Amino acid sequence: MKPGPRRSISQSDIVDAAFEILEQKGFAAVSVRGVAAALGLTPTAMYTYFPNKQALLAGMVERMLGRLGLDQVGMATDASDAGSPASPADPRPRVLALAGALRELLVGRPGGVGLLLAAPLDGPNATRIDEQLLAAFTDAGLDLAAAGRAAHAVRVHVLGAVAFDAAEAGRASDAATPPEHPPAAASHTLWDDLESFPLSEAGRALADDPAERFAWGIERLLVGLLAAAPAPRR
Amino acid sequence: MKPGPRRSISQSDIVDAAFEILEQKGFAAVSVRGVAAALGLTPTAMYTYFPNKQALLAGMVERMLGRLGLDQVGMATDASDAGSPASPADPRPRVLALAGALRELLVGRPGGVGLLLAAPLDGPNATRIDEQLLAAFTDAGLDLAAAGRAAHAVRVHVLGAVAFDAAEAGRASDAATPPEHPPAAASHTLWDDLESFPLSEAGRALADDPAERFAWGIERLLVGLLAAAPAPRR
DNA sequence: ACCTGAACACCGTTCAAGT
DNA sequence: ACCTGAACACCGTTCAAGT
Repeated sequence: MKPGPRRSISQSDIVDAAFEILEQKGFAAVSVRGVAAALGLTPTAMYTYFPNKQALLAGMVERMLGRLGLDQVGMATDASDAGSPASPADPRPRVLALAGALRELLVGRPGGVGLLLAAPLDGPNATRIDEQLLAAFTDAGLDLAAAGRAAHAVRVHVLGAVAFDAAEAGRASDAATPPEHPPAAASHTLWDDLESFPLSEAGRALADDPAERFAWGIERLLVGLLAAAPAPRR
Repeated sequence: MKPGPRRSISQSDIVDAAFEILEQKGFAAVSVRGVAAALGLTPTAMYTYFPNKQALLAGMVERMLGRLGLDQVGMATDASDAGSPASPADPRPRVLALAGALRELLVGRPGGVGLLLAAPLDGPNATRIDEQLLAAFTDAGLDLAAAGRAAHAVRVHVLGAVAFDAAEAGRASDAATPPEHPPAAASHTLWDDLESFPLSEAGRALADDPAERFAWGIERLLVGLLAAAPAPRR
């Protein structure tokens, strides 16, 4: 009952097992060998299903992005179809909902950000999200070129914000570790006479929570993106 | 002439060697063992200088960020000191210069982005860049809380944009590889009847170059960040 | 203090072979 | 077609020992 030409599992089962490892041990622990072991397979059997680790990660990203947009954001798209037909629609609620949902998705799972950064974002689900962003901006009256740039700006902002939050969270969990060695790079900077950063230091006290500053930033970005564009300028 | 209590090299030498590997073979090739070998040391000797690989990477990030701000952007800071003393200054040129320089820094070196994402951004050089961003926004009339949020939005945007560009560049260089296996994730989506994305497809034709869309996005973001704030609102 | 050598517990991937 | 077993060329990190 060991070998034999039986397709004992599916690609989907492999992605399942990989997500279990991701959520329990983090992104760094997702390995071809580990996933194979979790399924009772040899590492080499994995290469029947995926050409390499990158493809596995791409499959995970697609699955993850598939969790988005079918519930919350899909309704927003319907509403715009049934709503005002000719007049330019305000894209802000749709974009805010989409960006917020994407952030939740990535911040919720432990290794979510690492996953997104590790694989290219060109699968069908990634493209679908793109399409929704583009639709929101073209519905608002932007031409396709401007909508493309605006959508990219939103993508970039969400990805960057989530990456930053994840880095900060990781730093906080490492905080118990004593330094023991000096900061390791103090020598090659103008760092002699206790250079101080008063604004940064004062600002640290009133840092607001990640979700709040994310919403604030996206809203500000949208203001900028829509400031010059809704009125056709040529 | 092999062992012996002689500090044959310095932390700085190690970071030098690591950068050489980074620039020639990319971020994935930067390993403790590889750097040690390049210096003629055993891997274990590295742990005399750095407690772990993370610390090495943090040292590299600090060195990298040290290349910034001392030339181009430092002048901008001086100009604001000597310029208009009481009236709120337009932060846009300063922020644009800083963001652009940071982007160049990260896009220029092959593994630059990977490096930035791998290590926490809390070293002195990272803090110095923060301080410059904060100063630009407080000089423009924002209170410290708003300036902090604005600076974070800029940070986030730059990081996200560069990460995206790097991912796209990596994808382009892999383009020669034939697929051979199916996209690996097609099964678990609503992907049956040739779902099409007309906007995304049409938009791909008129995508502009990364540096241009980056400048556009940052400028739009700044418009949004400054829209509600310069006039003291309470 | 600075370094070596051996070792531990891992990686991704390839290849020849079995059913 | 699907899988195993052995192997290649790597990882980060620890430990005991040398000078």
